[in-house]
Amino acid sequence: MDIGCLTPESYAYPNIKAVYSFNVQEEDPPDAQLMRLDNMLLAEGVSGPEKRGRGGPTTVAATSGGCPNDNSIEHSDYRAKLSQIRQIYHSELEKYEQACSEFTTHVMNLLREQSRTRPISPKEIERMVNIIHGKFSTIQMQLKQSTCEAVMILRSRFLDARRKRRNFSKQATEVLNEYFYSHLSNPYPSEEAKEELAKKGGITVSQVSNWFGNKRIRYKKNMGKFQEEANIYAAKTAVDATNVVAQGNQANSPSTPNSGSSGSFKMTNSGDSFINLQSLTSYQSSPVGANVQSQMDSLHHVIHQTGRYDTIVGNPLYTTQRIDNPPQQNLPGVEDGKNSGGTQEHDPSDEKVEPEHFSEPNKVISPGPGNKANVRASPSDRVRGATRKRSCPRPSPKKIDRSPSPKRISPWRESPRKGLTSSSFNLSPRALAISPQITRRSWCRSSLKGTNRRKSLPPFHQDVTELSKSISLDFPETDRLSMLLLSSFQFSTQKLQHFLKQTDGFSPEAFKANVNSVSEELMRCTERLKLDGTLKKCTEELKGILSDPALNVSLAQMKEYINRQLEQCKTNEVQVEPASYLGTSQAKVLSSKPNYQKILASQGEVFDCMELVLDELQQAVKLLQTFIEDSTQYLRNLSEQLATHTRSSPEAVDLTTSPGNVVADVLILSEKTPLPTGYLYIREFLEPKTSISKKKRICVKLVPLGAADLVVFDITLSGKNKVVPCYMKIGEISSFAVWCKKGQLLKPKPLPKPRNISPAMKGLSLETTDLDNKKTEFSSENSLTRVGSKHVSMKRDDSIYDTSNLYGISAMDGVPFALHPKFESSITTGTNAFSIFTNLNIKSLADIEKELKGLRLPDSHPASVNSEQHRVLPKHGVRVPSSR
DNA sequence: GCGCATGATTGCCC
DNA sequence: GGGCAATCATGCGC
Repeated sequence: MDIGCLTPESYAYPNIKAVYSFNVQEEDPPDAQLMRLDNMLLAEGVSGPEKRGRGGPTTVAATSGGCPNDNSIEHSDYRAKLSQIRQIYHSELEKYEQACSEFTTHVMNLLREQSRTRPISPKEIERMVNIIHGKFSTIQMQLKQSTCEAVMILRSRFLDARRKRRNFSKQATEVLNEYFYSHLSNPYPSEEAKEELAKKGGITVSQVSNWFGNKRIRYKKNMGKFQEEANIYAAKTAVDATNVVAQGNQANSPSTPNSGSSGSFKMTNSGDSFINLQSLTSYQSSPVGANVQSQMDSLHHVIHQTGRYDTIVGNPLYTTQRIDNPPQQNLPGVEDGKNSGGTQEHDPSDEKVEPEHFSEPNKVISPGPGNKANVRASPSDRVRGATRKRSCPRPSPKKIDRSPSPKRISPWRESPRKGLTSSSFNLSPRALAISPQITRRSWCRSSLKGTNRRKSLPPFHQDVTELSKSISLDFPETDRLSMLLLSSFQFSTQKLQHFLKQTDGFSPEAFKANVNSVSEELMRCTERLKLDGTLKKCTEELKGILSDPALNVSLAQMKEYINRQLEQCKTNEVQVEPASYLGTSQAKVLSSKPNYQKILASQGEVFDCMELVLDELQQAVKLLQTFIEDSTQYLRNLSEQLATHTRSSPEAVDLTTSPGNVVADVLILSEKTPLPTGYLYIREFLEPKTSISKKKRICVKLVPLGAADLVVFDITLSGKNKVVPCYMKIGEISSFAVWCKKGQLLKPKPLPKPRNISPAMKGLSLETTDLDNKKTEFSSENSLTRVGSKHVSMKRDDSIYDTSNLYGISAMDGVPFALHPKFESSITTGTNAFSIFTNLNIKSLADIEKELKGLRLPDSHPASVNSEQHRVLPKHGVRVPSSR
């Protein structure tokens, strides 16, 4: 957007600045503020040449400001409104200029007049003119500011609809992806890098930030999806970097700004290089560092993509959890011989061995027993990596010591600038344990969590081991540091060469020359760092960490652990691996694992016993299942027995054929117990193979329904030791307990005899019944009041609102009422039901009309009963107002 | 129209 | 204030 051409401040605080500028404008004209407003008006197309949408001159101009992807508003309304604003702005501006000119002329004339009476110096005139112009420029700025605000409002209305977006251009995506994949270990561009990317991609810095935020998350969530893309960019970056190195070498000027895509970024944050150039402050912006950084990142990725470093989590062979050690003694990395850091600061989420630990090609692999020097590194060595971390803080100092969030442990969260720690410097086991690279790999592995993929053994990196071995511990630490820088660089170049060999057009000679050149430059740089004390400072800072009591405790624990392991190895006479094999991380992993074969051999008898126990348990389970099935069957039979009882013995009762009887009691009797009086056995339905004892039987006492107070509502079975709530135990049969639930029988209350309601009363009822519905057409002869069929029940009916039938409307329509009891009683007596209405003559409207006709016509006839439109009328009739 | 990709926004954490 | 994670909403290919 064109907005990006202005600083956010100019948008956020225009008024404040305007007020400020107004107060101080005479002393310090707010040129900056004015410039911002001018820029904005220009960018918005209000001032300068009119904007003509995408590709227009103004848009192009805006592109250089980092906001070409403005997605120019092509809305016609917007353009129209903007045009209006533009016209008003120019009109007002013209007025102001004219007024300024006139006022200046006027003042000049006044001064000229005054010059006749007093001396006026040219300086005074100039000062007056300046004051006038200043005042008018303030007004002008206010106009510009108002215009800007109007444009902003307009934009917000038309453009800033949330989430309105367009996809970035291919170029922008390319640039961003190149940076991302070339900084995969630390995809956190600095502000400068963001600006550079924004400029290259033709997007805003905030868009770059958004893009990286999204990319990091999405890459992390679904690495598999990005593998191919990552490979492409990694290879591209590596090739570009090589070309850049070659060009730089040809020009014999390492400081020549790079051209090309990824290699052209100034790696001010080139922290994720294997070679920790970040701490080499004088080298930060060096293209050499950028190139190395780029190559290393590419290498990182390519090697990582080989699949050899996939997680081995899930494979017990590689777990750090030793079965014979408590967790607190499980020092990550000790067993694999590399990550032997014993601090307590490692991320809990990384409790398991990070298989990618092995994947660090640049990592100084702590050898096994064959190289105790590194395993038992000096305390200063151990903390060196940690100090390196301190010496290479992230740009945001407040984040340096950020402890990992227990909620969100991001692979990069800890790493953005900590990733600057060179793996080659990681002499410290502690540094290895909390290496950002490791953290990143831990993050990478997160995408594989939950899978049971078998992972390959980590690769050997004997070369880098040799490199690190070649550096004697007897050297001063500063020397070792510089040597490690060089050695790691050499190792990296070897790896890079190996990778580049697979690419087309690769020249080993040119590459070697480039490497030599860069190597020499690196040597000079390290010498400088050594001389100016930077390296010494690093080691001194390390010593300060030694005072950390927690670290000392951890180191002591680690030492103790290692010693114990070594002693254990000796006592157990573990077969020593060939020396050539021992020097590898793989050998270390294997040698650090328990001897499972031996464990199995010694525990053979126990395992045999366990097998027997398991067999027994299986048998028991089978028996239990059989028992459950039998029990279920028994219950089913009992239920059927109660339901469909057929007499099998003279005293057996058929409950179903005892209508009107209820079970008053249930007993369980043994065969020897005589059946109590009034009790009957219930029939059993035993399967032929049923093994349930017949020594006990259930008998019930049946009583007539009316004679029973306490009856059995339910009967149920349970285990002998179980208690069934709300039930009474009546005995046990076999392994069951029989429970019954008794309760008071609620005798039905005598219902009041339904009153005989006459149809007429039914018709007056407010309730609707089926009867009512059926009697919608009861005849007028049965009608007590000759109520019309449509209003027979006096129920509120929708028909009363039927204006098409005005005859159906009366004052009482829809008004519910009930007949007074005295009438009801009279009615219900039935003897003289109609007597109280004898003085009423109910006439229909038709009758009335006929009567009226009869008044006019001689052939009038008596009122007849008409089922249509009846009305309750007095004896002499009441004329119902009719609309007719 | 649907599903996926992707840029932008928001709330939270540190 | 940067980053993360979730989410929204649009773009785009099928």
